[in-house]
Parts: sequence; structure tokens; C-alpha cells
Amino acid sequence: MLGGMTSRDPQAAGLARLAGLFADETRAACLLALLDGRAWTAGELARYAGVAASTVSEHLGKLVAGGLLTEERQGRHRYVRLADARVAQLVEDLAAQVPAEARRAPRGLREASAGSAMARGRTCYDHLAGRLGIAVTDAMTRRGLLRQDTGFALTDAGVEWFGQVGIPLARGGRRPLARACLDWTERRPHLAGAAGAALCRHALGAGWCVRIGSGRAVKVTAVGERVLSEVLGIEAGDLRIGSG
Amino acid sequence: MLGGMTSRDPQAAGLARLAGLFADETRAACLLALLDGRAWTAGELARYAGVAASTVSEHLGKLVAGGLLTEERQGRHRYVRLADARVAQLVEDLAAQVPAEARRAPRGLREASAGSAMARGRTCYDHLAGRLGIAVTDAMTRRGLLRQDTGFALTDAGVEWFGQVGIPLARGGRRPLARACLDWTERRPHLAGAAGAALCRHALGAGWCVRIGSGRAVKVTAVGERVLSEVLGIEAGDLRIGSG
DNA sequence: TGCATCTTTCGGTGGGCGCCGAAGTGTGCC
DNA sequence: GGCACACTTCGGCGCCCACCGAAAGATGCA
Repeated sequence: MLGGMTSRDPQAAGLARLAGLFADETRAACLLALLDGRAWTAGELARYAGVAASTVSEHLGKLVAGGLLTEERQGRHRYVRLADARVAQLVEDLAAQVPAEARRAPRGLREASAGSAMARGRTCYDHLAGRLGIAVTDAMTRRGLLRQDTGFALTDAGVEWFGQVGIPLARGGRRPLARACLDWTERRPHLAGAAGAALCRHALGAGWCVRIGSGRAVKVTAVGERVLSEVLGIEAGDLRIGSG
Repeated sequence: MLGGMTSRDPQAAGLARLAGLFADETRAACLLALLDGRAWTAGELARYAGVAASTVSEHLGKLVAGGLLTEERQGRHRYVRLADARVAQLVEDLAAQVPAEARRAPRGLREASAGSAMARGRTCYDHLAGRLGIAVTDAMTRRGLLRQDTGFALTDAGVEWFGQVGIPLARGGRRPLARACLDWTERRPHLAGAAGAALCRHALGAGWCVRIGSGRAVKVTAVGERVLSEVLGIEAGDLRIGSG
């Protein structure tokens, strides 16, 4: 539309341009893959998306130019990652609005197994998601550390809890401390924001859970089961609610 | 890409399809116009967007089919509106991410005057925005009715305040009571969600403010100034902060 | 019934863009 | 130096889609 002309409505033009970055299946697949919060090389994304390397190279150029990704060159590799938490949130928000029809039962055994592991626990950019994320969020709400009835915020007891457990909360940053992330497999909100990121970082650092393979899936360790039971009252059964 | 073939990644395909609905300047302009929360006819949108009626007709068909709009036929008119608050939120979220470069000083005097009125106060789907929305949100935070330091939620005092002022809060619905909406002119969060909608509805119903013309802009009345001063301690000057 | 208004359908046109393979550039390794 | 590898650039192809005007369909009004 409107060839080289300047646009009549800059806001609409900007919105259309931004949305256009998501409006291609290959680019969308890349963005969803990058939602694991880590850096991927161009070649990995090309294989993942099933297109030629040259194709993904052009896509990454657009995504970087559009501010959605940042890149880091290391030798002959081009690493890209989501630019920041706001971009991750945008991807999540859009993905959460995708009509449910798009979810389809996995085909093979391997795929089904991987899907099940993902459903149990995974990271969503920088916080915990899946049934693990929900269990943590619910437990915090049950114990009065988080309130979801009038919005979504940590309580004073919740802030204190982070200190007691030994997780430092960086307050004062521009990022909200607590925010709801609506996951697209479980359809329930779970803890995101600076507190969610700190919790996830600590959980991985302290060995409460470990990453499975190279993907987003995480698994609660024996240590993790004990600690989660102690500090939040989460029992192992709570992680298996709704099919295993 | 991938002609009639079924897609390899349904999630990515769904995301791309959804984003594609926003990825056209004319459709984006329609969605932004509809962010006033009211129903527009196809002809109004065509004139607004500056395209032929036949063109907008096709666009509306796609937006309705995609679930972003609902339509209501009345005689020879086709009224469309945003499907629900979730869609409105999605439009807001995307618009808020548009790089600031897209905002440009208005050209004519008429346009500048309209822009100024919009900046002072307006509705954003179903809640108050602009400097009015910010003033209300800040005042509620200052008075301990809303907490933004650990997330975004009404406090118990805030829930009580709604009752005292005579604004019924429909709790228990699936929609969160309080939610932050990041406006794209003021770059600060203001109150959205069920409570924000109830407050806006009451403010218009009780004559605290009135709509200006046919657009989104609203103006605080004399009654409104008095009431806002009484119940939230907002003085008239608070609405003029940051250029008038 | 006849006319005006709002909307939709259809055919045609042009441009944008996603895709690929081949060739080119830069880097690491032996 | 020479080879392998990761990525980029380029040319070309084909499809999709936003656009318009003309004509048809639907509705309200006189």
C-alpha cells in the first residue's frame, strides 16, 4: 500500500510494521523458539524452521532491524536472542491469543514424550512455566505471598519470603516485580516479571531443577522437591495434576 | 509458502495468522479507531482510513473471521466493534510497543487542538486514559488504594473505596479486577481491567466527565472536578501536568 | 413503486515478499 | 596454504494480497 508515500496515520503504520514482523510462519517459529530465553545461531534456527539458511538469514535481518532481536557475532556464528523481556512478553501475549484449534495432539512417541516433559515444567523466557510454574504460583497465592484476586502483585509477606529464601529482588528497576503470564498450554496465569525471573534463576542455580536436553523443558530434582515442600508446601503430587 | 500443505508447526502458523490480521496499515487503522470501544459502521471506517468502501468491507470480513471483531447488522448498516476486552488489550499491547519514532507532531491547528484534548483525557476501550487516567491512577496509588510497587493490584482499602463511592465491582468474573495498561502517548501505566472499566462507566454515567464530539476524547466537568478532588484529592492542576 | 444509501461481490492489476540455489565473504582448523 | 563451515548476497520465481471501480444486492424512505 501507498508505495513510497509517507503514511497518513503513523501510529497505524507503525503497528502494521511491527505486526508484520510476526506475520510470517518462519519468523513466528523463530520467535517462539527464542522464547526459551537463550541465544540460537542462524543455522540452528534454519534447521528448526525447516527452511534454507539464506532464508533465515534474511528473516533475522528483519527481526534485528525491527528491534525484536539482538545479535552477537562470535567468529563465524551469528547468535540471536530476544531483545528484552518486553519483546518476550509480546510474543507470549500474542501466542496466548492464538485460537485453541491450533493445538494438536503430538504424533510420534518421541514427540509425545517431549511434549509431556514440557507440560510438566519449562521456562518461558526467564521464568518458570508449565505445571511447575502454576504449582509455584498457586502455592504462593495460597500462602498469602501473592494476591491474584484484585490484580496481580506480591504481598508484603511475599517480598519478605524472597528475602528469607535468599533470593535477592532487584526493586526500583523499570520492570514490574510481578506480572501475570498466561501460558498457552495450561490456560492459567503464572508468575512472571522481575520476581519470576529471580525465582527461576535461583531455582536453576541452586539445583532445585535442571534443564532437560537443550530445550525449554526443566525437571525438578530431589533437592528441589524437598525445598519446594519446605518453603511453599508443594508436594510432588501437585506437579502431576491433570495427566502426567 | 507451503501452498495448501498443512503446517509443520501449528503454533507458529496460528501466531503468524493472528499477527497477519494486524499487519496491514488499513486494518491497523481500523483496530486503533475501534479502540474507543464503540461500534463503527463499515462506511465510517472506510472514510476514516481513506480507502474505498469495498476495500474496508473485505478487511472487516477478515477481522471478523479472525475473531478480533464482532459484527451486528442493523438494516443496511454493518456495525463492528472489538470482540472483547482481551482483543482491546492485545491492540493496546502492540500499539504500546511501536517505536516512538512513529509519533509525529500534528500538522494543522485543528489537528493539534484535537490531539491536545485527547492527551488531556480519553477512553481506551473501556477505561480512562490520557492525563486524566494517569492522574486517577497516581492518586489511587498515593492514597494506598492501588499498589504498583510489587505488581499491579487493588488493595483492600481500594476495594472498599469502590464500595464507598458507589461503584459496584463485579468480582469473580474471568477478567482481572485491576491490570496495568501502558498508554502510548503518556508512557506510564494506568488502571485497566474490570475496576478500570467500572470506574470509567461510572464517571461517564454520573457526569464526572463527558465525551467530546464523537471520538475518544473526554473532558472533566465541573461536577467531576469537585468529586475527584473530594474522593481522590485530585486538583484541577493535576490534569494539566506536562503541557496543556 | 421508485429512489437513495449502505454494503458486498467480482475481475483485474500491481506490488510486495518469502522462497530457493548459486556464488561470494569471512572465520576456524589442520 | 588449503579446506570446511557458517553465514550473506543476489537473481529469479511465484504466490499472495491490498487496492479500485463497476455492478449487484439489501434496506429504508417517500
